[in-house]
Amino acid sequence: MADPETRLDQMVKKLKENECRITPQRLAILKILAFSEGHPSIENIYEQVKVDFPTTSLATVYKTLTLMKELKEVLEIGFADGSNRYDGNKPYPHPHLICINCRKIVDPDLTTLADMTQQLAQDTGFRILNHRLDFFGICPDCQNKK
Amino acid sequence: MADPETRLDQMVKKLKENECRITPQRLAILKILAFSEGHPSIENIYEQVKVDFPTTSLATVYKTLTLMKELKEVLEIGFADGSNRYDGNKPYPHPHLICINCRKIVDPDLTTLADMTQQLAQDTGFRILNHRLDFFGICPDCQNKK
DNA sequence: TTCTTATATGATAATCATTATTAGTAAATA
DNA sequence: TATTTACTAATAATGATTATCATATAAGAA
Repeated sequence: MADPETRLDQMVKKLKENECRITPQRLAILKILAFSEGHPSIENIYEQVKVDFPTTSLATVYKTLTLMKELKEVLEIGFADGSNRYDGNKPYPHPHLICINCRKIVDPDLTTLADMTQQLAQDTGFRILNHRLDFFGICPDCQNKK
Repeated sequence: MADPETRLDQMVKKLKENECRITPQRLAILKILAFSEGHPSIENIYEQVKVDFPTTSLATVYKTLTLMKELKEVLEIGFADGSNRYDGNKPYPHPHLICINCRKIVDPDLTTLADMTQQLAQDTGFRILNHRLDFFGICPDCQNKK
């Protein structure tokens, strides 16, 4: 994982390049994204922003995340049940390992995935632009708790 | 792909085993699922049912699909934007190849996925129960249309 | 520093897919 | 064919996300 400060600078730079203003609320949200180890939800980010900016609206959080998503600086991990999560540290497609018990999300190493994608493109003629790979299971911590 | 008639029988049998009634609406929905080549949406299924049963309610379609999902006879491919699709032919996790232009969904062969899953379980200690693998791109048809 | 103005915010209303409710209907069994 | 009770149809409710718009403010210019 990149250094959070560096990551924050990258995101701020991207905003400036696109002539977007650096507001206190935006900066606070970017900080949360850059410094978060996990994969926070909208609600989670909202709660954290409100510590420093209690009047922040939920709509602002949605709008900022949508903006960063468009600028390819945040990866949205959307689930069908609406429990979306966000990753501001690795804003490119990568596999996830998700514990269905404690909701923890881990980023595993899967070097063979690139080979698999290339093979698939060759076999099917598709031009592959993106992917989404999630494994669901029980993490070691939760297995031990039983 | 299995023979649609056989697949239909399997699903009807599963309903009977679980003491669920075989109503005309349910049978119609099961037929659509068994005979569909693609991966129909809720709306798509709803439109098809209404050809034979014009008074069918959308809620009935939702309830039948939820039921079949619980009985593990239908796979729900849910997307964050709400554009869910259903697969009654291969109701177990498998990779998808999705055209972002025409929305076509293809089931590719990826034999290495099983190896990958096992490797991952070994490396991380997770007990992996399920997975979801989607590749997004442009299908050969859409590439040629340009 | 102050001014200017387009952009961002906050509060709330609107949207829309899905779920819950409920009175009435009909499948299954004897 | 009668009885039981799960199922259906119609509609209301829900809840996450998006749109609206008056107000506030970031950032460049004077």
